[in-house]
Amino acid sequence: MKTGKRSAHHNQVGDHCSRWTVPREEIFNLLIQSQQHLSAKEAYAILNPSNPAIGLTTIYRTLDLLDRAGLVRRVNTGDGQVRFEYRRGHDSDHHHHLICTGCGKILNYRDFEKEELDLVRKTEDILAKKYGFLIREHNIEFLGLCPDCRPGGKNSPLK
Amino acid sequence: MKTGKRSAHHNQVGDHCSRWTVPREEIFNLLIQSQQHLSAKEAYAILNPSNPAIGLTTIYRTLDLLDRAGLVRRVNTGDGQVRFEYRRGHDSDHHHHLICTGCGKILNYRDFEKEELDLVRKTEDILAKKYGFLIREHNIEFLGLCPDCRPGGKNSPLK
DNA sequence: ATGATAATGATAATCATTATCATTAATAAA
DNA sequence: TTTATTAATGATAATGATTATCATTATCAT
Repeated sequence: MKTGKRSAHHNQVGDHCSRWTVPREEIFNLLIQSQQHLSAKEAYAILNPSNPAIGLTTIYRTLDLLDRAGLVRRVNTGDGQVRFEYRRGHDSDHHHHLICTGCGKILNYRDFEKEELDLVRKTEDILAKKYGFLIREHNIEFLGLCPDCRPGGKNSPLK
Repeated sequence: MKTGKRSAHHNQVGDHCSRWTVPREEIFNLLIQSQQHLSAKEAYAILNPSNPAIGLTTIYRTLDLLDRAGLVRRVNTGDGQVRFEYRRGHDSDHHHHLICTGCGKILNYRDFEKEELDLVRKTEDILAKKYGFLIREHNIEFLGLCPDCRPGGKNSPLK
């Protein structure tokens, strides 16, 4: 069986584990390729047909590993499952979420106004000074109804 | 046993239930008084000594009821328990969270700059137009290390 | 008071996530 | 390359939070 060592990533993950294995490679690749936020169960369902040897437990463990290594971001959608998304690490990948409370759909958006970025930075500064917090990250999410679920939409009870 | 009817709230909750009961009153009061974000378990632990007749199930149900009625806000701290906080409904109560990834402490902050409020509104507008979303709410959270957990702090491994 | 029914609480059931542990695979040493 | 060491895996059981069930109790309109 091929080793699948990936030195570029091995360096980043090195502090948290010592062996970059085939299951880890597969799981990580899936996250990189996926356009959606995947839960452990979902990742399992996708991988299982092609990689029936990879167990659900390993997926949980690997997602946690990747999160600790900072390669993946944990997203809390509030529906009882934790989801993960690949974190590209470039600012260009930074985005916020638009969550439909009707159907649970999640949209990423990254069309920030320049002011939005300034504001976040400024707010972080203020909070750091006022509360002594060392701010590492922020999440902004807007909740509402998507076109299908809003009144008049095809999923809406109010047509 | 006293009924504990509370007409002011009854009106708000009326769409979601028909009887304002003693357990609901107690649970709601606890949320109003508490300065912290409470999980069902925590609420149970606090209420139990004085109200041993109130079961955990009822607490789950009531918190959900209050949430659906908009009287309480669900907060996802990502530690596996859903927490709730009383939602005062005035704009003055609107706040964001400052979460310490070291010890899990949550700080509310509401010292917004006026620009921050303007910007959020503007962003909502833009997103509504661009994606057809009807935006009802937003959550902004900053994650980082509190004074105790940051390097040099008394909880930090780096002293 | 009484009848209709919503709310309750004890219990069991779910569902996501974690711990355990014997087995397997990956790396280092010979 | 074989082998020894040990990290990683996967099946399974365990946990912990939340939800469903259902017989009993409390509430409200009459």
